[in-house]
Amino acid sequence: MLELKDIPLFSKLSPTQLDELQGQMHIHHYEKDSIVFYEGDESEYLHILLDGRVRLYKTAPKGTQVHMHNFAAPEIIALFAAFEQIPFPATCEFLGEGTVGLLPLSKIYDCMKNVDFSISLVSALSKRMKLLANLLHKETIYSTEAKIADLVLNNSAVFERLKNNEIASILNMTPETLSRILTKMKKEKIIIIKKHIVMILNENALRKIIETNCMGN
Amino acid sequence: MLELKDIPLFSKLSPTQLDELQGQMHIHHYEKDSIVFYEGDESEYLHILLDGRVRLYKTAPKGTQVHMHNFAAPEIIALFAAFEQIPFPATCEFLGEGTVGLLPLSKIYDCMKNVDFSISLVSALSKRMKLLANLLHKETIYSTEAKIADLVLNNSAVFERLKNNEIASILNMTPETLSRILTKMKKEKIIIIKKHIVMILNENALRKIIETNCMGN
DNA sequence: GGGAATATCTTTGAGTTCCAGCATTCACAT
DNA sequence: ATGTGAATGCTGGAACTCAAAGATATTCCC
Repeated sequence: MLELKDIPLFSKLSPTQLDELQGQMHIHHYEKDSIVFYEGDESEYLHILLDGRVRLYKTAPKGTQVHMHNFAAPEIIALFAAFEQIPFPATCEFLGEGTVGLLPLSKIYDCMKNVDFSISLVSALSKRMKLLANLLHKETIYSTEAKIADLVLNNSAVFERLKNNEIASILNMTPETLSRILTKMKKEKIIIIKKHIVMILNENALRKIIETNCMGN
Repeated sequence: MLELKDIPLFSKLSPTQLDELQGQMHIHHYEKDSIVFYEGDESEYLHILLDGRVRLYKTAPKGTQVHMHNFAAPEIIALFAAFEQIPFPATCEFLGEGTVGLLPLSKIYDCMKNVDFSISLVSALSKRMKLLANLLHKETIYSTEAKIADLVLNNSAVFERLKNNEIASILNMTPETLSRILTKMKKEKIIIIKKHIVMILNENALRKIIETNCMGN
């Protein structure tokens, strides 16, 4: 299993600081599908994903889930929520089994006296912000068609790994909508799907869909 | 007009560092409604709002604007976009007239060797992230009714300052929708509006709208 | 291992909902 | 008197829901 020194954020700390931190860290093991924290929970600890993969999502009033991110170890979870001392904006659920390390926030504040640590922190926060800004863009600007075009263009490999209904939930749409649009794209000869492998026939059409938010006609 | 030392992010720097930075800063004056940068632009400079108020918004393919934030001086604009060296995720437009200081990014990197500066930076980034997370929540989870309930509950004073169509654009909905929902709330005796002043008659109903995303019936 | 039985996905159709768009009328303030 | 903002009815589009059928996987049993 991973240790603190394997995590980029902490890699710049001295061995003594690392030992001290490692000693303060509580390790929790989680089974598949278990919840690390719920949206709205508060915590005095920084959650560090040491092993496994988690999914972060919001829950809408009617119970539908709005997918935000998947994270794989090693990763800091809910970084800014910890710093702002606000309730978690999303629920964190394990996809398989895995482990989380809990580090008291007060210890982190101590580390910030170390310049290199602070700089890593700035970089980590700013990366996370990029993720969030990206998500916001997709959810507020993109139509369902544009979301799918974007996925096909930038990450067509997921169609090999995941079932369509899993992809739909990551894109925050229903499997029906995904299916309808994929068949439409196939009909328009923009893509071909064979044995779960997506081949792009007309890349420009995909870019145009992203730009205009809709397909030709 | 404000100087660098008046800006929280820079307040911890030494007078000599401040002088050096101030010397490197280009000052730009902008008229009302002028654009500081467009969504998609790139820049080697950190934009610092020294005077006036700006509005940040995304533009959807059909030309509709998605309002993100209003900022008043002093404030750093597009903080994380600068750090991640990515195109601006939104357009920045002045609401009145004002001034912006441009600071070369390379100079900022130098400052990060100063621990106090780095810590301020972490705090600034994390605050901005909170704003963004909030916006994401409103845009992905809230219905139009919930957005309005939230505004009435947490910032009913805006109804005195702004016209309804301005409020609608901040909430990313049409004035018609805002009008319809406000009259519905008045009919249900949840609020009363007199002379642009909103009075809350039934706070619990508002909370329930936010929780359930819809009004009683 | 082959093939039936079963479960799980995917596709397709029809209907619904939410909210934007347009047009008109109404209200109010210059 | 005139222009701007607000209210309201109607229409339309995007994406969701529900339901049912079709296609794939998976399991089980001989």
